[in-house]
Parts: sequence; C-alpha cells; structure tokens
Amino acid sequence: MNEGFEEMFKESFPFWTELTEEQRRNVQMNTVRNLCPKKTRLHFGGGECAGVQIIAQGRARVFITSPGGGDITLFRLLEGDVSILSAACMLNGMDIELDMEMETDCIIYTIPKKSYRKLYDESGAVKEYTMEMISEKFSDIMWLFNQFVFSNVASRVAGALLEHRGINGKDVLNITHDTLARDAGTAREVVTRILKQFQNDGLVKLTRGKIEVLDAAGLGKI
Amino acid sequence: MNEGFEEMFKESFPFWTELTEEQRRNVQMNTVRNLCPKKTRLHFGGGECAGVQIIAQGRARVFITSPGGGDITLFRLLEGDVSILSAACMLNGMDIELDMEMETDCIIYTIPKKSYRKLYDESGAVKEYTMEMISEKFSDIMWLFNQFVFSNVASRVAGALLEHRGINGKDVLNITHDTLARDAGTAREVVTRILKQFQNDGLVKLTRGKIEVLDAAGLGKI
DNA sequence: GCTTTTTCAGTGACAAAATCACACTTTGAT
DNA sequence: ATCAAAGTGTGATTTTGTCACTGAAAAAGC
Repeated sequence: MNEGFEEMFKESFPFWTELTEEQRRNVQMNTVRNLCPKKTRLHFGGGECAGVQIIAQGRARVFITSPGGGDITLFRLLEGDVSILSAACMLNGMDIELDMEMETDCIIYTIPKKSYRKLYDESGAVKEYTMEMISEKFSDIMWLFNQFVFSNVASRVAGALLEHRGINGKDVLNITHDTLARDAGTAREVVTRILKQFQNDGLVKLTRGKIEVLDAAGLGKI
Repeated sequence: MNEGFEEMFKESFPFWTELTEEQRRNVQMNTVRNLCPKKTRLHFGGGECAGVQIIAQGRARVFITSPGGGDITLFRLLEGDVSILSAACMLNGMDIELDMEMETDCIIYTIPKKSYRKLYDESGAVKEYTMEMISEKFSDIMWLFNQFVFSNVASRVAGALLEHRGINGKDVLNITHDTLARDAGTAREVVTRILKQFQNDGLVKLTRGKIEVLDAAGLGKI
C-alpha cells in the first residue's frame, strides 16, 4: 500500500533526507492516502484541520467564503503541491478559515497534525521548511491583496485567464464565467460583460463552457 | 547608552531568557537605537530591510502603496510591538513590499538582519517565535482581506473608527477623514459622505480634525 | 498683529462596478 | 421526449470610486 509514497515525499519535502530512519518510518505509518472525488470539500479553521496534505494527483482550489455564500479563490494546488496552511492551525497565532474543493478527482496524502507537529518539534529542518512555505503563501496572499485593492476588474479577469492558460498549457480553456468570477473576485455577470468586450477586441473567442485565448500578449497588457 | 534596552527586550521577546549570555551580549552590541520623528518613512522589500524592529516609544503605521500613489493601512505598531516583517526578507520565499510611517515621534531599536539571522539559525526558540509572529501577521492580513472583499465601505469605516477608539482609549479621536480613508481602503470623499450619514444617525459628532464617537455599540452593528 | 500657505472638509457630476431580477439556451438525465 | 440543471446574456438600480472643484480653518511666515 501507499505505493508512490516515498518518491512523492522525497520530491515534495526538501527536509525528507534530513530525517532519521525512524522518523521517516513513523510518518509513513501514520500518513493516510485518500481518494477525493471531484467537488469534495474540506474545511480548515476553527480548530479543525487534518494536517499537512500533499496532492499526489489532481487539482484543488483553496478559497475563502463570505457569510453571504460567495467565495473567492486564493490559490490552486497542483500535483506535488503541499497544503501547508491546512496544518498551520497547530501554530499559536494562526487563526484563519479556509476551504478547499477538488477540481478533479484527487489522491491526497495526509500527515496527521500530531505527526507533523512531532516532526516540527524535533527537527530544525522541518521548522525551516514550514516557515518558508508559510512565508511563501504569505507573499502570495499579499500579492493577491494588492491586485484586489489596486487594480480594476478587467485586469483581474485577464490575469485569471492567463493563469488558467498557464495551468493546463493550452489556449482552449474549459472554464465557465462563474469560475473566472470566483478567481477574479467579482460577480458572474461582470465577467460575462468583460469577456464580451475581450471578444470584441479579438482577445478571446467564447463558446459555452469554453474560452479560447487568441491573444495572450494582448491580455497581459491590460 | 541604550538605557531601557534589557527590559524592553525581555518584555517583547519571549525567547530572551533562553538565549546564552553571549548571544544576549551580541544582540545588545549590534542593536541600534533610533529617534524617528513623526512622518519618518521606512520602506521594506526588494532586498532592502533593516532587520527586526521594536517600537520602544511612539506609534507607526504599516501600509502598502499603489502604483498610483495611494496607500492602504495594514496594521499599526504600538509601544513594545515588534515589526517582524521588516526582517522577514531574510527568508526565502518572502517577497513583499511594505512601507512604514511614524504617526508620532518614535524611538526604535533595530536588531540588524544579520544578527537576527544568526540567532534564528542558532536557536529553536527564536525560530518558533519568528514563526508565530509571522503566522499572527498572516492571520491579521487574512482577516483584513476578508473585510475588503466581503464587506461594504460603511462597515469598514465603522470598524476603523472603533479601532482608533480602542487604540487611544477615548471617544474623541484626533483623526482626519483622510486617515480613515486609508484605514478603510477607500477614498476621502467617500469617508466624508459616510461620516455625515453616521452623524445624521447620531453615531458620531464631527468637527475639523476630530471625530467624537457617540454610540460605539451602534457603529459595531454596521 | 496680519497675510499667505497648507491642511481639511464638503459637494456635484460622472464612471466603474456590484447587485437584482429576469430570460434564454444548451446539455444531460430520467 | 420532457424536464431539470448549468451556463450565459441583458437591463435597471445602487453602491462605490474618480474628478474637479470650493470654501473654511489652522499653521507658518512676516
């Protein structure tokens, strides 16, 4: 069982080689492997958090949810990515509420909070790794914050389009206006209007459930 | 020289007692004490960062700046507070641009980046402290993010008012509409309009350069 | 003292974006 | 074939941001 475990962990955790044989065995024994079908939702925060998670396969979206029901994408996790924030609730002072939703069927390894905490306490390398991961996420969020408060909707929508293009490496994106709206932090109708404008400007081509990027450079300039 | 240094550091750094005599001496020797008059500006990011700073006296505002010149308050530093982010640029993955401006004349102790880095590498307690401080700031920013994307201007202005009230402990606030606008992330004119509404509703009383909070509970409900 | 300058507040007109309330079309399921 | 769900399109209205000013109060200079 847990085939692929060792390679995955060695790849995702730079501290892996610094651990003792026993520590590695311990992590391996406690780590659980989960199949999460598309649309599975996990909630982190308010004391509840599974532990450190690695996306072995698939893609997930991490977002915050408004009291009114809407949500805004913070970032996505791709294969090999580590969801460090889902374990950060083990830290004093870390008190945030996040949600995660699988965008495809996923295979996820989870190192339980307790096991990770033990590693964290024992190993300086793990402390440093955790710190750098959290700092990196901090930077990401600050960047996002900047986008939200200092740029207009059109440029955020353009940015979201380019990001999707980067993720799956082709110009034809199978995404809906609704998805883009969550990514750009705006309303679906607004995205519809802006996309139509983009289409008029020859930047994209729209069909139901699909957006084709015709002029990536043009989008980048917005 | 550096009178008050020892008490200040013991108070602000929980790891202080865990350091060796030599480490403490080293920090003390390298720490510099600065008088920063009101309106002094410091910039962090892009490789430039002084080190870890402690506000020994006074009050400072930390904010991000838009390309267009505007700025938005992230948080304030009061007496005894530590500006950990101003040293976080020593970490890989931390890549943010911040500004800080003294709101009153300040006395600031600065532990140079290099000295702090040494402590960080040597001591697990310092690693843990740094981690917790950064996590705490992360939480703060996430909270702010939520406010920005999920609540309307009126409630943000009300929140900013209550925060100022909390900071100086009285109902008569010596702040301008402009200050509130930066705190609430909106335009000065908008604040003016909203405050007038608040005044009509009997929540505040306005005079030039001064706002008196009449009904804090009422503001809280917005 | 008395100007002059700077800071602060107020206002109307307009633009951008969010919100509300729908209608219409395509797709997939029963 | 029919129905339900998902995705898209649009107009009307409200909220918020931006621009272009005005005038009042305080601070600084003489």
